[in-house]
Amino acid sequence: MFSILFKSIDERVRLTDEEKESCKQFFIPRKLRRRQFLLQQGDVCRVNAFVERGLLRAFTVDEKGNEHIIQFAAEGWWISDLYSFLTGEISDYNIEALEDCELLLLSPSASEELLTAVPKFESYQRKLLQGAYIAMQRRITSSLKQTAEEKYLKVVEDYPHITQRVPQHMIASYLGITAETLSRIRKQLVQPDNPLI
Amino acid sequence: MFSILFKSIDERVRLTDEEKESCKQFFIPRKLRRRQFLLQQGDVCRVNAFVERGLLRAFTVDEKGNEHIIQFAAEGWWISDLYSFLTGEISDYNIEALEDCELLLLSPSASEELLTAVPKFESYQRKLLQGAYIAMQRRITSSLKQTAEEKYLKVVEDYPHITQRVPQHMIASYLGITAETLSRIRKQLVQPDNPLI
DNA sequence: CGATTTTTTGAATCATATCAACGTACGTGG
DNA sequence: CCACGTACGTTGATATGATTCAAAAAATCG
Repeated sequence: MFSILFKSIDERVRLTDEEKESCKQFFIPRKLRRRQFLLQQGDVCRVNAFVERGLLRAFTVDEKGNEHIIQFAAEGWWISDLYSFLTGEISDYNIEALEDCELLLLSPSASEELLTAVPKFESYQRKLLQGAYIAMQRRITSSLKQTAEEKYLKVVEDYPHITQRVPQHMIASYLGITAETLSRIRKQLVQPDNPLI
Repeated sequence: MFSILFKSIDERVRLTDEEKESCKQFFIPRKLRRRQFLLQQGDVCRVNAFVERGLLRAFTVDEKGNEHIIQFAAEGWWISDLYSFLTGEISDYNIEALEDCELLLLSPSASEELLTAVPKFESYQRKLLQGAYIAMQRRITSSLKQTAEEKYLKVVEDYPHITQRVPQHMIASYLGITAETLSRIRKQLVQPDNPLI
């Protein structure tokens, strides 16, 4: 159950076996079936989730009823609404399982206690956040300077393990374009003899 | 010279006066005149900069020669290309002073040594990154679900101290729209009797 | 297999970009 | 302190890329 988490940790900090053992008690294992929600818009986000198995999406619904996908999270990723999790304010986001999932959950209090019990976990978190921050910055850069077609090709190249597991209209939502537009972009790409897509 | 930095630290962690003193030696003070560059696209980002005074922008230039502003940084903010800073890869970003600046610079090695000398600095960094990550997430959400007009109103509301100090076309660039479009949006907003703008 | 979800296609519409011109403000050197 | 050059903002006309809405085709699920 903890194998992917320990792999994620090992890639960033050195924990002794005892430290790893004492980590375990702070996490609550949780299974989620496809289409179940971990968080609903309007609720407070009470968990920070690590994905051991499966795939989830975080999205928000605007006044017109359109969904906008903020993040996907597959094995080895964390997902939550960090703002709501840290402040206790209600969340604007939904988190839904796109596949059956096995998660490791951290409550706000467990999160704090874990940092006290295993100080090196702070370093792990800092490095995680650095990576996440860099990824976000790139996404913003991409949204500012790239065309829809370039953004699509980039996301397929950068996250093949996600794009292959997710319906096309969700990739469109992630890119900030409509499903119809993405369909037409792909048509263009396939026509000029492009077996890669 | 360190007053804004210590204020930033105090808001997030408790450092003793000795710890604060030992922090100082790792930073290199640096003044930058308006229009000077801290980083140029194609170079490696060798510093992480804290702004004691002044205002900077991070931007990237696309093939067509258009500038896209990724970030502004005023007093109390950090600015760098974290990816290039951490990996030593060349950067896609420029960092330019929009006003005369006083900065406190951290090199990659000083950054590591500081974490060893003052372990609580890791907690400060983690909390900084949490805040930055949340801000980025909101910007992405806003770019996905809001109209250009809504994005403009939000940035004016959220960052009045930035938007008041920066030419309008740079706000447009930050929002991912053209200067002409922003000009027309503002015209619309002012017409219907809106003294706020 | 039927039901549901997903993708594709077409036509009309809309928001924003582009290009070009002009007006304004700004600050810098003579 | 004025004049000039540069940067900034506005406006109009036109072009373009993406959206919307509707419907049909294709794929997937239970």
